[in-house]
Amino acid sequence: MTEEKWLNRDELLAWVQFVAVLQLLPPALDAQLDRDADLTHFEYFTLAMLSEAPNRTLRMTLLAGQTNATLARLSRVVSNLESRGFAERMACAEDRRATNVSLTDVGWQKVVATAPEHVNLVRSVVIDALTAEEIAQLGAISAKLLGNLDPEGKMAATMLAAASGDHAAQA
Amino acid sequence: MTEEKWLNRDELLAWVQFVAVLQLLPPALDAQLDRDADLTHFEYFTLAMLSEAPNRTLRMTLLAGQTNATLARLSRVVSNLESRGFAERMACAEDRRATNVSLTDVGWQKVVATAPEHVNLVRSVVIDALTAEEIAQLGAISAKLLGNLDPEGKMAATMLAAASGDHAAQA
DNA sequence: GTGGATTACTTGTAGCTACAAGTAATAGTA
DNA sequence: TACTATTACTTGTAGCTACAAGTAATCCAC
Repeated sequence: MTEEKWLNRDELLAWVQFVAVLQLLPPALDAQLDRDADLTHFEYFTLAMLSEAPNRTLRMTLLAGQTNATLARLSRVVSNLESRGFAERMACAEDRRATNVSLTDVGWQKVVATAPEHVNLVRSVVIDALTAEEIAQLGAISAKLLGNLDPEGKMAATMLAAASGDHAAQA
Repeated sequence: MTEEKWLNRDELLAWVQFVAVLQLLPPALDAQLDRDADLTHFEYFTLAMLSEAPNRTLRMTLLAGQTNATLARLSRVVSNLESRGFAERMACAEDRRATNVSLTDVGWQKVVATAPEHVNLVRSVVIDALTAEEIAQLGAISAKLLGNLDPEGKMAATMLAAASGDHAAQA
């Protein structure tokens, strides 16, 4: 039943350190964005995904995949973004069950205004702390983990394709 | 002001994939523990840290450091654990401002009962998905990031020292 | 040894997330 | 063409976290 296969010393050390990163990094991202732009990281990421989408518009379900969120979570966040004028919902012509979300001009400006500072943080905390080789390793490791975390590849696949997007959607 | 230094293609790709892991892995840990043991990952980790401490007891501030939490957060979580009989607060003799938390016998049993399944999950999602080399890389990268996220080393230092602890505290 | 910082927590309040249940539209089947 | 199942969201409710403010004890100067 419970296979008694513990972690060895190296595995445990790596895991504990990784867990610390999992606990500390997201709050660090949230803190910077909240302070500088009154956005959570999830909100920022959502806006960024929209900014890259064709016509700056996506169906809720697709956007949920790209942001790794449940539809329930995304629904509330979009309502919030809508109330602040950054996004708007529109009925979907092809499928009347679906709703499209698009970035407003104000939302676009918000992303453009917010991205540089955020990229600076990502650089200073993550990218510039690592060598090019380590960045490649981190990407490869993350991709492997995503294989287990997101078996259907809802997120990974889309992102890999979109990785050559424009500047405003960076980070 | 805002140095316009964007992420290049490789950096962006690695970052986006890493962000996906940051978003998906913690919920996966929480889901398993909630299902199998009615614990959040943070609660489990807290109990595990206590189980390793000398005398299974720690001061709140120290425990907060080891779990990467604010005192405010830890305080509520400990209250919860206390109400479920897993931990108990005790006045600190040396410093009457401080409070010690210790694991009860029930709490110890809980950790012992919960650890195997949890380790299995960590193995199946993370450890077994990577080569030994990649695990070492992940540890090294995490350590570097922690240098920026936790400059005082409140967590990292303690953990490195404790990495040779006993089984029940694994993962 | 008195007064002002600092430390060690605790708690009020607001906001976010998760789970579960609910609604509406479409697809599939007989 | 009905009937069921599935898909695409939305929303009620509970619980967790963060920020800020509050309390109590200790430290540090003078």
